[in-house]
Amino acid sequence: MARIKTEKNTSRKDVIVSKAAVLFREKGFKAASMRDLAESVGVEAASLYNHIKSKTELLHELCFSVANRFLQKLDEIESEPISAIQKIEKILRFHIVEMINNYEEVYVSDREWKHLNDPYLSNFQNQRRIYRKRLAAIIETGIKNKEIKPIDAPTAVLILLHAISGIESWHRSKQKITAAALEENMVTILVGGLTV
Amino acid sequence: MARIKTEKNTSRKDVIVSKAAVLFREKGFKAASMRDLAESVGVEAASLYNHIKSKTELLHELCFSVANRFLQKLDEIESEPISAIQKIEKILRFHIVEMINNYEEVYVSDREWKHLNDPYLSNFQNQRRIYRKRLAAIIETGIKNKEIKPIDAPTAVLILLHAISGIESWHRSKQKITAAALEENMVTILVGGLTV
DNA sequence: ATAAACCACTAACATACGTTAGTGCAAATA
DNA sequence: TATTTGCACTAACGTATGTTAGTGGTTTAT
Repeated sequence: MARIKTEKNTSRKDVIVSKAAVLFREKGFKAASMRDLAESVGVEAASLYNHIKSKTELLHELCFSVANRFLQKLDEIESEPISAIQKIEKILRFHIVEMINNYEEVYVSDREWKHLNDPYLSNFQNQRRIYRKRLAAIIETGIKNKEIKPIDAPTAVLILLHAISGIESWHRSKQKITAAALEENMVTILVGGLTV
Repeated sequence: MARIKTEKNTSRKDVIVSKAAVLFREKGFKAASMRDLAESVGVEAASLYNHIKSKTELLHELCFSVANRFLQKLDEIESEPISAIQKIEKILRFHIVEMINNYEEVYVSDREWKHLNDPYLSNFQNQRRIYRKRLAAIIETGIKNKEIKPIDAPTAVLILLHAISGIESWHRSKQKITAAALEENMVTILVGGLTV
């Protein structure tokens, strides 16, 4: 009857959520079973329910913790006294670094949120829509100030955000360039593409 | 006992595959059930098996028809006597137009190929890897010829390809710009980001 | 040391799934 | 018209799924 091993300051639930992230990324939310998860945690499937309410709760946990991190950072950057293009670059770098360091969670939040249930689903979609509008607003400002090319701001936002999720391929790649080089390359191309 | 309605030059299997694309995009491959599909086709689940071998066959069909279209186009463009950056732009435009017009299939091929089974899975992954290498090679050429910024070519490729899949958001968007405008915006940003 | 809280276990449940077998009508072919 | 083929149906299968109930040991708090 071996217990789930925890490290300092992490609950058993945290361990489960974190293993779930790996599994959900590998197989997708629907294809990852609670028995898979149990095995990866080192416990019987039923035992998981001493720590969590349901499979979907794991998805909530992942999606919203990621979303909140991004929202918080956006709040912070929005209020800084720097140019629009600098704000975009900062946000971009934050996304890139998050995607590199917290790969599993960020990826799952990005690709598997469809399987949330209401009211979480609508909630998440709203947050997402608003987040993108705020990014678009920054770009609009940059366009007005002639820092950024006169492009369709929402389109620019979706290019930025989706380009970042390409880091997934980098993670899987055999011959990786360094994380730092990846970041610089992405910024070069994307900020370069926006700048006037 | 109403039969599946077909249009000219389309088999009943084609109808099923096409409805499957819609469903697989909406819910994901695993979450879309054969009973869902049957309902959307207007028939009982078991009846589908008069036309197809298995659920995964539907995924093969979708993934490889899309992959083959892209491969064929790449063959064509590679052998044209134009500059590297022009080749990249042509390929980019082809991807964008495909994503706009054949949304369901292209999206499914892009996001759900994980659920293929071997040998199809390895096959698909190989094709994909090779395709990306060929794109990277074009970019390398462009860098040598000083048409393209000195960036990491594989990184550029993943940005391009993933940015395109952002068109998904455009499809769902309420207030869409036109398809043509979308294409121009994307080309402006992405080709602009690469060009020296 | 004793009580309380924690937690992993076994067993089982209801449901949903992909798929097969077998039947009979309707359409295509001769 | 007669015959073959195509195709949708009902019924059912085995399996995998998320989850609950109930038990008993182990750790934690008093």
